[in-house]
Amino acid sequence: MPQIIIADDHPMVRGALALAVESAFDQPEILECAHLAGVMQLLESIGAADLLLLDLRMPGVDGFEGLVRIRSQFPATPVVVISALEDPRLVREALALGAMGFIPKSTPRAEIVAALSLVAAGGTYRPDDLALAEPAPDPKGQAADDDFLQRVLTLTPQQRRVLQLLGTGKLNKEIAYDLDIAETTVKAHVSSILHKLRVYSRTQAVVMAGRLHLDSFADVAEG
Amino acid sequence: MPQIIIADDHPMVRGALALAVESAFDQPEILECAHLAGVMQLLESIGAADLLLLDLRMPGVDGFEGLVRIRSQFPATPVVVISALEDPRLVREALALGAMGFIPKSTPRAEIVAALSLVAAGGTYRPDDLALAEPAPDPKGQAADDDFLQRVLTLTPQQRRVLQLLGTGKLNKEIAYDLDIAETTVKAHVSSILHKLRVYSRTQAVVMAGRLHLDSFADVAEG
DNA sequence: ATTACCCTTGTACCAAAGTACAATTGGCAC
DNA sequence: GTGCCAATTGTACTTTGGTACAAGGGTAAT
Repeated sequence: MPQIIIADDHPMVRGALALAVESAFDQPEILECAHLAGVMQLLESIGAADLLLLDLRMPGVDGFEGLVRIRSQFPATPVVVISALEDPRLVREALALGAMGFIPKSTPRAEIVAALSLVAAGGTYRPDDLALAEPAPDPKGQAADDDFLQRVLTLTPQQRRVLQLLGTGKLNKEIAYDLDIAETTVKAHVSSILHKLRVYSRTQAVVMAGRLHLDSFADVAEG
Repeated sequence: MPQIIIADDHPMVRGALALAVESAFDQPEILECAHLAGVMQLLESIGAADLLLLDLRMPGVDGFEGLVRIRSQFPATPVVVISALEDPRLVREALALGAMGFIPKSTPRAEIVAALSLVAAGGTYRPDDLALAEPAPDPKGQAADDDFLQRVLTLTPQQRRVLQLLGTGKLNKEIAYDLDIAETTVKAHVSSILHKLRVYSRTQAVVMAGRLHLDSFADVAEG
């Protein structure tokens, strides 16, 4: 009996996802959470779930921090990110951070079911139209950013988690605590990250990386 | 005789707004601008206006940069943002950045008049349907942004320049060279900045400031 | 002229960041 | 198996970053 965790602060969304889960799995045990703390608690008690549907925006979490922490502490649990947004950069970012799938809330239920089955089978899912539309867009001054993105993609998963936490302004000591590793190790990762990204300080790394997914909080296009 | 500035690059919009202003105020002196530079010039010459209606999109400004610059240099002038869009996130962002109101261009004239009166009386206006939907999504994240902006506004001109360079990831040594001051002085400024912004590392300052989209607001200071 | 604030700089000290080198573990592939 | 690589940790070191304290010069307002 597969254990599936649905984490979203909106009850209606949880209900919709629960329906999809019941269609995709055979007699699933569905556990619901409205906030990150509950998810962590659940995972600690049951060790690992067979699937976790995680909303990006929840009380206590803004953005990818929750994903990073869960992937760090419970790497055995596959995570599918649920989000109201579907910016291609968000999708890439989520998958780069270890998510096994990215499902926009606007996705038709049938496709959600298919996506969950795919992930349960070990695959990774992303919206169809984004898979192809990915290399196309971005007209002008994105060349430098593109290079930078290529470098970010050379980072190992753990290094990406460290970079993510760097992006919140945390000290090495805090990162070590969050990822449950020694500060020495964090330093080793940071050093490696700086080399790979070709910058010479954590602040520069944060600035550069920030430009890549700046729009995750507010798309401020034309007014 | 209240001085009201209407800043919008579209003459027709300025005309419509002018009508609303004349209904909302008693014998207003209406000053019109089509671009940000004109607004800054006007404000410098008259010190502070009684109200500024500011379009988000104007020549030389894309997004909130104009709002931030004006709020930074002329905090005494209440600003109401005019926009063709009415994305709730845009509204929250604008108010978080110190706008006293947000009026979509689709708003009926009668309501525009009421909104302007409300702001003139010291209130803040936002579209009705958003007023109720607002407390739900991000109650504390926005408050934090608002507080942070207030703190940024307490920085001295030179400190803002330093913060600006911090935001590019430069070392103290590089900032010192750019501003032609001693590295010691840069350290003093950074220390003061960190205290005023209530963060404990340059990286955190950069992250926080970056969230406000304040990428360049220091270059006009002391102009 | 006294106050207040900004900008500047110095010294000294402590904490954090980053580098270099070496070593161990575990997984995965050939 | 052997080899490669991610991840971990340690020691030791240098460089930045940041604080605390003190102080001189400039400007503007009271």
